[in-house]
Amino acid sequence: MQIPPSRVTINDVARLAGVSTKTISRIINQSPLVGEETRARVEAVIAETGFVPSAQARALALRRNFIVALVHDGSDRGIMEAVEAGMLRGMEGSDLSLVLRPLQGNVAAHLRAFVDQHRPSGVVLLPPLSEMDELARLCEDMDTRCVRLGKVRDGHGLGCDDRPAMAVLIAWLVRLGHRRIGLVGGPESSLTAQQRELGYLDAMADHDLDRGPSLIVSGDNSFESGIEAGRLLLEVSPRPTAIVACNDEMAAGVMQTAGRAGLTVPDDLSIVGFDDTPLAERIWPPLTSMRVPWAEMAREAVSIIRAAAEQPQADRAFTAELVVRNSVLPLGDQAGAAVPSSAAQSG
Amino acid sequence: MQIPPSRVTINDVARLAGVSTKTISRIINQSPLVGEETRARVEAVIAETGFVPSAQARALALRRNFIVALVHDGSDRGIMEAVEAGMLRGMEGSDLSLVLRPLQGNVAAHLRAFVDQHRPSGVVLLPPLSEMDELARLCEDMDTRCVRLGKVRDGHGLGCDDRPAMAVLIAWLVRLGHRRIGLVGGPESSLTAQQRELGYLDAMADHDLDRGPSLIVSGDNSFESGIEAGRLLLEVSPRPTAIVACNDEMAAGVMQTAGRAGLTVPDDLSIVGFDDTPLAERIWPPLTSMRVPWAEMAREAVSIIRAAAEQPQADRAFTAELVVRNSVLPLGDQAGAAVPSSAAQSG
DNA sequence: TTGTAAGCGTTATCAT
DNA sequence: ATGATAACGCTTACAA
Repeated sequence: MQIPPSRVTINDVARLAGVSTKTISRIINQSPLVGEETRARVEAVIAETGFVPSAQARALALRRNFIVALVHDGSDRGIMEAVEAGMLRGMEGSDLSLVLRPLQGNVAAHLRAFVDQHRPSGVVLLPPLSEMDELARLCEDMDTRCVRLGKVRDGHGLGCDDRPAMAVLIAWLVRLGHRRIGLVGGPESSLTAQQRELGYLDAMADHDLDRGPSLIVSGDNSFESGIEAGRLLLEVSPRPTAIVACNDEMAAGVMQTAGRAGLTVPDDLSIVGFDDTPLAERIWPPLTSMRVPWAEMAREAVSIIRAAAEQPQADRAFTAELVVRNSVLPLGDQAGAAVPSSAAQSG
Repeated sequence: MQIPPSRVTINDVARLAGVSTKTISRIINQSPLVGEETRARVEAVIAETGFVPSAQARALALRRNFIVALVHDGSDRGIMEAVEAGMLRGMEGSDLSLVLRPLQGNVAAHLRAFVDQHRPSGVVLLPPLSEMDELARLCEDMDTRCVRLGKVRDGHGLGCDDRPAMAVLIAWLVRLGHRRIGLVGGPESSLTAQQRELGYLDAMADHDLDRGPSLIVSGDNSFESGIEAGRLLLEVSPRPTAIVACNDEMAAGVMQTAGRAGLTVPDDLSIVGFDDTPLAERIWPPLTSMRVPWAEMAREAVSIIRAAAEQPQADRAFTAELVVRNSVLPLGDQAGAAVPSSAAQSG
């Protein structure tokens, strides 16, 4: 275990600039209580020496690390890319770093150990972990800021309008002439998935359509479960003309099943996803999907963590938005519905 | 900027166990120089108190943080998932954490600042950054272990047999009866991409086939560039019967273009990808692709970083492997080629 | 506006 | 096998 050589420290800079270390510290921390001249002189020295404050030393003194942890259980790979990107964007201009923390097994114990050891500046919880009040409480106890992504019971957390969004999506399909619409739900334990399923039920009821249990199959957000769900749904008689999945991965799975069964999408079967992950536009035909602004939500999560102010984490509402691509065929029952399946938006 | 309360420290444990702090330190660090009894007593106290050593304090004392940084430029999202997973697996059982570090602009300066500030235990460079000798040298200068993923000039780094692998892939297509084979190359500056292109040229030359410049289009590893490359390649006359892309994203782009042009894959056009990322099996038809063991390579990278031994980073060779799915049609020119396009392996 | 001194929680050195 | 003590590089009282 070699000990590497040390580099320019705050003391070197102080000596070279002829001031005290505290003054350097003030400058590092952007304190306004420093004279113009002094500041200029010090900054010159910093530039010359290439001094970079040690994150470890600061962390020790401040009792918190300059990291934000993205905590998830790996069950929904699709949204990770957007969340990572959003968090990274939110950390620009700060000295924060993004730590990836997948958790399995005894989730609470692992999270506690992690926070205990690393004292992150903040923790961002992804569904379904974000739905576990225990984890949020745990962070609070260790006074570590914690932001939960996705719908959460008591209004904490950054979520979007999953339920009405799904209802809007279904209503849109109905306007296009679809009557038999199948649903591939997420894990039954997931609140987000429940909301989306409720939205489906709302809209189907509104339009007085069959929403019997045979039209609803639950998956676990994985591609594989989408394949299986698709298989079940295609056996239903009469066959659904459209299948909506609670995330894009599962929608892709359904598409896979349709393909294997010799069905053409959207001619023989319309398929819609949810979240609008990168996968949606990469598959063929491009998948129509309900866009959930995961990146924006993640960005906001980091902002909350950065904000020193102890504002009680406003329940800011994000809005999902339909992205029409080529996986839905208008059946033309009601000509009013103008959006043609060819209204793809990719270049 | 509140200072959180402190928790159980090494001193508390020392006092409670009636030994010195150094002894606790020895136990934390698995030093063998501790008596049986003492160790037992101390471990009991640790368990009771729930003591967790502070990562910050250790980092300060050891002058290196318990983090490994995954450094990339975001240009090849496809392989990130596998690399992240592999690194995470490699870190299991250690107290290392994974930090995501996308770099843009003045890459060298940013990397230097990052390493200076965080003193990571190691850095893993992804292509094309891994091809920049400057970055590796930079890490060395700051004695930070650095592992480069992908083919690298002087034999450093963990790469796989891109060139022969691509040659094998092309030979396989030829055996299936394909004669006009287009290539979507990666960025021209990328060594990995160059290797793959050379493999293509090798095989085409071997079989005495047309490998004129019109059959080779360079992309930048993005889906969009695949779309564009596909457009160019489909205009070539006579049209290629097969198109090989240097990664799956671009292959998906080609598929997109084929779809828009009304071509059916694989009936009208065979398409093959490279890397075998999750995308490959999620699109329709499932994409035949050359599997590059990114996860295994990433896992090995972390092992190297963990290994205290200063072994000169063996140039361990990884092997790519053809994964046959449904995106290639045998033309039957030479009946000997037995692998039918229906030899998909997904369940 | 600036400086002094005492930590923060761990590890290495050198004793014993 | 174990312990006292001085780092490690920075921050916050509290002065001046």
